Amino acid sequence: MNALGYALLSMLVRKPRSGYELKQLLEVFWQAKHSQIYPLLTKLQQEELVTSELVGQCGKPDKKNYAITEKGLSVLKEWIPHPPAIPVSRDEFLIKVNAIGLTDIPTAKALFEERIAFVNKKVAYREQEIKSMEQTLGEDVKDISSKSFGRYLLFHRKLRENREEIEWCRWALSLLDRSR
Amino acid sequence: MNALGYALLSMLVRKPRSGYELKQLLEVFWQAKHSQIYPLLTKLQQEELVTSELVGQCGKPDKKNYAITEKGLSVLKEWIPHPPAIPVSRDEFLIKVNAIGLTDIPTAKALFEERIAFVNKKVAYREQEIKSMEQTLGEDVKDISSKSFGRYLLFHRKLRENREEIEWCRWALSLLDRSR
DNA sequence: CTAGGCATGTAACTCGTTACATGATTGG
DNA sequence: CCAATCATGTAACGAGTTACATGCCTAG
Repeated sequence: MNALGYALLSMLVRKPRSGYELKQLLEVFWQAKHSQIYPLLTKLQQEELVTSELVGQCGKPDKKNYAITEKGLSVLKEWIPHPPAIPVSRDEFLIKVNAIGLTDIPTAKALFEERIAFVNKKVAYREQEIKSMEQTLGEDVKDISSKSFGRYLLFHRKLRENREEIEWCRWALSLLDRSR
Repeated sequence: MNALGYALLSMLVRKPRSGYELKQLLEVFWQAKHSQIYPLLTKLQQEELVTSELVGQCGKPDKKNYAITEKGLSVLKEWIPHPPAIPVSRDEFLIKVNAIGLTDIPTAKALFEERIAFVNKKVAYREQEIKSMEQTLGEDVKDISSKSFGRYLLFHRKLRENREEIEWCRWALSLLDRSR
């Protein structure tokens, strides 16, 4: 079992989902293409960690809904207390920042401004998700017994991270304004 | 050319480095094992983006110092203004957070506390790096014309990110304390 | 005396991305 | 009419990790 496998299982705890849905929902904490997700789900099914059910839809293509099994649940439960692997983040933008001295100030500023725009979109989406969780679940979402507690924590994590990045971009822009 | 290649080039702008050194210095914005770095440096040399020089040392093994060429510099310069790829971050800890509802409160708390300890080490290292840059370069480090400006921005970025994560962990812990 | 740092390299493998492949429906 | 969304899959490739391989020096 690899990390993506556990990520998929963790998404299925709350309720059954299709591969397509899983891809979207995963975005906040693990990025994967459908070409990686679909074969993995088949493999998880072979290992009896999930079951699948074909669901016909009207006006949309059929989909396969996956549900976590008892075995899947216990495998996931067992995995949680183990010390997690060191996180990796790979961000081309930061390579460009490292080499920022090679460009002129307008190019450098444009880089940061585009980044702010990019992260702002994420902020808006996170805020909306958090709001909708709070509206449907109320104060319960802040309790570990809530099925959405983990996801709620995650969205807060990412929202804070994104806001923090924007502040840093603005600080960098202010240094660029004072440069040379 | 892939992103790691640009990352290596960006590190060589300030001064020549060995593969071993590059691995350490890269840590702040791109993680790679030596088994990926050494062959890539050979490839970069074949493409004449870097040159290498064997340096004998006393009390230590010999090393290969790589320097960026004019061609390497122009390739890197040309790359900077292009829109960067979407950042990816993969963090097993966040998968565990997503599935946190499956564990008991003590296990959950231990997970966050270990994370705080892990990130605290990073914070200490970042702070020390920033301090040493400020001491050796003074206010100049805050100007784009400084050779360390990019790296200085980077360390601030990561320090802020790390501090932010610790705050979030504490908030999560406070919710766990109030739970059930 | 042994664990860890310095220093470089290759081979085998897994993980992740891009491209190929199909097809219906909806909104602009 | 064209682009996007929904929906699933495979094949080929590139990126990244683990393991294999070597060897000297230093500090506890």
